[in-house]
Amino acid sequence: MPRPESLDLSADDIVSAAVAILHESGLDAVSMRSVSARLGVSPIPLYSRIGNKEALLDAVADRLLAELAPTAGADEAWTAYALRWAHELRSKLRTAPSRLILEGRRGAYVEASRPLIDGLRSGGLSPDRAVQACRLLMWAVVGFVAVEQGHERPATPARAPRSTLLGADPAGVTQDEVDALFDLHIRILVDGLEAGVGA
Amino acid sequence: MPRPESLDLSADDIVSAAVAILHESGLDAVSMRSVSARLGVSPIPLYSRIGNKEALLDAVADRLLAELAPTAGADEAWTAYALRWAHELRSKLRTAPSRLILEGRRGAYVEASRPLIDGLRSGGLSPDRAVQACRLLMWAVVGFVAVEQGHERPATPARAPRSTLLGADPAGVTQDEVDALFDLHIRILVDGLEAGVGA
DNA sequence: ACCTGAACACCGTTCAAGT
DNA sequence: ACCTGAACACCGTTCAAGT
Repeated sequence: MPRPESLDLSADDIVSAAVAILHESGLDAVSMRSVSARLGVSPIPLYSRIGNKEALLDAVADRLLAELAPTAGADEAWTAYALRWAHELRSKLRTAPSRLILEGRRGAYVEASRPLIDGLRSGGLSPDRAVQACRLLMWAVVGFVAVEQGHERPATPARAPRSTLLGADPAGVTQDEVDALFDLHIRILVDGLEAGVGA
Repeated sequence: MPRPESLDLSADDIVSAAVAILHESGLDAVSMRSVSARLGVSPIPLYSRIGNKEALLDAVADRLLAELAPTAGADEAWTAYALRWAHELRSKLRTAPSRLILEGRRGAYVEASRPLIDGLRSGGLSPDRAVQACRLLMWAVVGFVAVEQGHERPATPARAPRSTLLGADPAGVTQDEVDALFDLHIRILVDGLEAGVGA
């Protein structure tokens, strides 16, 4: 039987294959060739359906960062909701490599901002103040996760001459300390916003 | 005349060539081949003197991130010094690409932490509290700069189907707003630390 | 011992050719 | 129209060969 005249291959299928390779072998293993090979086609269909590698990674990031943020409870104080929003956002972001969460993820972040801005306004903050508070928390969470993920890489294994800087850096930081640091960071920001700093 | 039996080429020369290419053409243009070509040698000497590409980028980052932080003035309040430390750290970090500031830069950051920890202890904070405050500020500044730099990339120029998410994301954020956001972020953190949140 | 040319196994991307 | 094989111009890394 002759094969169909056009491939039954959607952009979503391509993104799914890329995500599968990402989870199995890491971001460095995601290439136009590896994704097309997993789909059993040549690289050309990826270029016609997705564009190029940058667009593929954008689409992968959008997939991973869908439904980032929780919505506010009916009778939840805005401060409690802001804390919950930040912690949930962090745990979702941690599932994606830091290179994907940093570069041009505006669409996903605008979407994640909306429920927080709504919650802050319902809590009594002015529109301008709600946008300011949301930006502050968003940048804090995304930045924290980026540092946290860059931190996970152990010291260089190559035979480079590293300056050891005397007894400093005693094995870095434990996961518990990182969690406590995040909690403290967000709590100070929410407390400060509640106290009206910068208003 | 016969050429010398061994190249007069130090690891520092290699890092300098890589930094020059980085500044002229960006991080993507820094390759083992481009650096060796600029030096007029084959790639082999880079491997024998530096190790591999990861070690080269580590060395480039260490060069760019030297002397990150200012020291405290004699009669400077610890809160004023902390604000100054954060702003100066940010402006130094912004000279390096975000991929270089995030991955495994512990040596440079430990060094930048030392004057702040000293300043905080001189200001009356306990040793544990000074370390906690320093970590908090360091993670906040590095994370902020990472987000700030990822933010600079405009939307994907490829012909990908982007979901535009109705009127959201009105041209992003201006540089003045980013500067104000950083200042607010750090001020809230220092205020919170002064008030004893989490102590 | 330490270099170079050449090679290996990859990339992203595009072209001419097929159906 | 839309695919494939092959190619182009790159990578990081290593090998055999030269001096």
